[in-house]
Amino acid sequence: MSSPVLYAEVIIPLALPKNYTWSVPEPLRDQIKPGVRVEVVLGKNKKYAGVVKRLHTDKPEAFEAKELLNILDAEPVIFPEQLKLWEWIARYYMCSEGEVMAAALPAHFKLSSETVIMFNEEFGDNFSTLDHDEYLVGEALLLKKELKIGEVQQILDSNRVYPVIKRLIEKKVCMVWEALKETWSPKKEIFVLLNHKYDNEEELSVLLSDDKKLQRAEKQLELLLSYLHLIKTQGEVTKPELLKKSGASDAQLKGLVDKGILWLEKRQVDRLQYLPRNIQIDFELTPAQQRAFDAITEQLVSKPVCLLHGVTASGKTQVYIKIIERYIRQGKQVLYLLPEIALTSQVIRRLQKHFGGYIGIYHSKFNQNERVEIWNKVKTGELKVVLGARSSIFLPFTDLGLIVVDEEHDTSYKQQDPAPRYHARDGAIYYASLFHANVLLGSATPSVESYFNAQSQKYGLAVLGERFGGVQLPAIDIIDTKKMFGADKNKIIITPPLKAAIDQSLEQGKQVILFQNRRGYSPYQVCQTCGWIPHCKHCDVTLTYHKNTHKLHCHYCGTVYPPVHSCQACGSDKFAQRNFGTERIEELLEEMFPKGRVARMDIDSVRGKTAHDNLIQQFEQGRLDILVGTQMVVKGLDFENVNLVGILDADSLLSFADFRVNERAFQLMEQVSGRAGRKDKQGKVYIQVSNTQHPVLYFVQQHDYGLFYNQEIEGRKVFFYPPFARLIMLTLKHKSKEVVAAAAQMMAFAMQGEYGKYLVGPAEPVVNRVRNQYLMELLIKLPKDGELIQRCKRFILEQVASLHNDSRFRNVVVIPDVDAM
DNA sequence: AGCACGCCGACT
DNA sequence: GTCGGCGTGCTC
Repeated sequence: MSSPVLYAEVIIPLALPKNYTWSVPEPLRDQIKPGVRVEVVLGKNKKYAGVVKRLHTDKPEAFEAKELLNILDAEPVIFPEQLKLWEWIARYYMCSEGEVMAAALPAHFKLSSETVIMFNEEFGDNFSTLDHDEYLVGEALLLKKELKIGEVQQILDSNRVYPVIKRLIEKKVCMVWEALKETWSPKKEIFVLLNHKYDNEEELSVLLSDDKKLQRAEKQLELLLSYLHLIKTQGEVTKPELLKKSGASDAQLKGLVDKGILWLEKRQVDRLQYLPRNIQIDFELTPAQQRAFDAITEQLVSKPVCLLHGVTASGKTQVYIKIIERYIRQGKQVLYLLPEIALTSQVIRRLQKHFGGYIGIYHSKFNQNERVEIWNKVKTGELKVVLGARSSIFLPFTDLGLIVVDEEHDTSYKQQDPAPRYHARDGAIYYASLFHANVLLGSATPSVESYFNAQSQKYGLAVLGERFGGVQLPAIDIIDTKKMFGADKNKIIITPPLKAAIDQSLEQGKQVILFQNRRGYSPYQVCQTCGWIPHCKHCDVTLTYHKNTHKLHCHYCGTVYPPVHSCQACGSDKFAQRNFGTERIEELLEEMFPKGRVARMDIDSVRGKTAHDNLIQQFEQGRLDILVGTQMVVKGLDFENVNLVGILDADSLLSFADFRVNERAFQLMEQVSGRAGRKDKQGKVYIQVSNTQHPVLYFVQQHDYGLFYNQEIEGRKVFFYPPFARLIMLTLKHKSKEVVAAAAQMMAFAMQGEYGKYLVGPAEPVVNRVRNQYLMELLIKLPKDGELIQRCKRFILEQVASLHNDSRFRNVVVIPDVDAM
């Protein structure tokens, strides 16, 4: 009697609507467990490495399960908590577990399949029917039995090998095979060791003075002496290091190895340099910080999540460090989340100073090898603290005690473009709950949602209302740009009061930060005769002129166009430049302040891997006087010498048509202001704006978050927005405007009935065409009823499926975005 | 996401 | 006449 067939539900890193099932071959049964990777064939001969989610013996009815090929790991690479997190994200954010897997795993765990061609032995060695190229490949196959595509390219000295391979297959000389390749291998280094014989002082001195071995080999003796020196000073010596420091050649080293004096040994090493493992906390909290610390500690006893509301420059990081210390001393692991852009060497150095080798860094600028190493060290528990961006919630923690979400309000915690469109803060709260771990959210300008949760006692709340060193929050002056009307244009960009303040700061040797939420030179050029504005061919947006490239750029799809000299509508050659971006301001500043050293910080100026960090360092070291930038200058930077901040065009922040405008504008202005005046003196902020009566300006001027929140929460309640409602935004995409509009209508129609009252739209978004695809949006505002929300999500997925059953709408892409921001 | 199958234009 | 363009349907 044979035991029932075992089946494995496997997650494949693809956007499949559900997981697929393979049967487990008899011999592999006792080795397979949930969380290991397996090799499976999907389709004709495409292979994937998938992760086993579940094992069961229920024979699938609807299809014939294939056998899986292999088990790739002896032990699970994914823990049950991670599988639960993936499942939660997939369900909550309406995507597949495969999409979550693709985002969660470092690329090296996602094996790729590699095409190999194999010789068909039955063909024999009669190659008379083959042409020249076929013959060359046939000969190589006869010898090696199998070839990779790359090898075939070498043999033929050509990239166009597929036709040849195709003919060889037709002639039955070979067949194609897909093999999986593991792309990660631990880095190995060659270490140089001294023969143990010479550990003995006596033997060694004989060797050095009168052994025949080294007579007439002066260079080798020199090399040996430098080796002995190095080993004494640093304990271990690698081959490249030795050769570099001694200036010796490979041959000289080989000489010593051949004589049995030195040995070479290949060893696996860690790619990252680790600091000594110790915790060093050498500061005391201020009384205000200590009160916040105590409040957090107390709150976290009864509540899993606590919000720390600490004004800018109040020293929140110090509080985090003390809290983190507590958890590590209990042997727990801690995850410290930061927005990607704020993860600068400034922050990293600070944390490393206190936690040394216990800390690991995880973010997108790290290469895949480094990520695998961090992954493995988190898994073994060797790393106690991980400082990471959004995706580090996917790391395999074993004993997680705390997650800190710094700058909790930051919208970059929500992944935008490819699915999973998850919010790392909310994912972190769920992940932590699986470990009964705590979450500490921190911000100077908390998101309305989190503050609401704190107010309604769902989260604990701790307040740090005092700036470090008792420095006052900056004084804010609002400059009415309407009054500058008629003055020359440059005076509207930098108004006279702001110019005077900059001059004064420069004279005092202080630094200045200017914020402008637009990059490029001038957002658009307008024909002065007819009002025509150049647009992108693929998107419904105006083009931005960039002076350094001397081109027009589309900020949506990245297409670059030559500048226009004549109007395509009326032929006029007179263009006016409207508005201004960071690039233009940088130029203007250089003119206005010839003595000031100016730099610009936006995605155009800091494209490279280290450019952003370098710029921050230069500014930090006082080698720059004025920094002008977009959002980037806002995020978590501490510059002690800045005493003036200018917000050049606050209207652009206050005029978005979106329920979060006020929240974003308040956060941005308050955060930018926070860059002014640290250390010992109060700073100054100038806000240039024409809509001077906007209430948000008043809240910022008073630095009163509470006032802002009270007004904002009323509006949210009245208009039924988060935190009172849950939003699901459906975006439909198609290359035809008519088709996408009809599809949106059909979706909206289907939503009538139970969900009709929650539906807004369908509507064209402000930018209704991107990359040649027309867009339509449906917004669903659901009450906070878990069951209703689940039901509605399922309903939406069903409706998308039935939309795709209609041949007209087969190519309409529907993107659900849950908790859209 | 691939990739194979299938139906209409420019070429050895 | 063929090679090849990319539309669309399926993968346990």
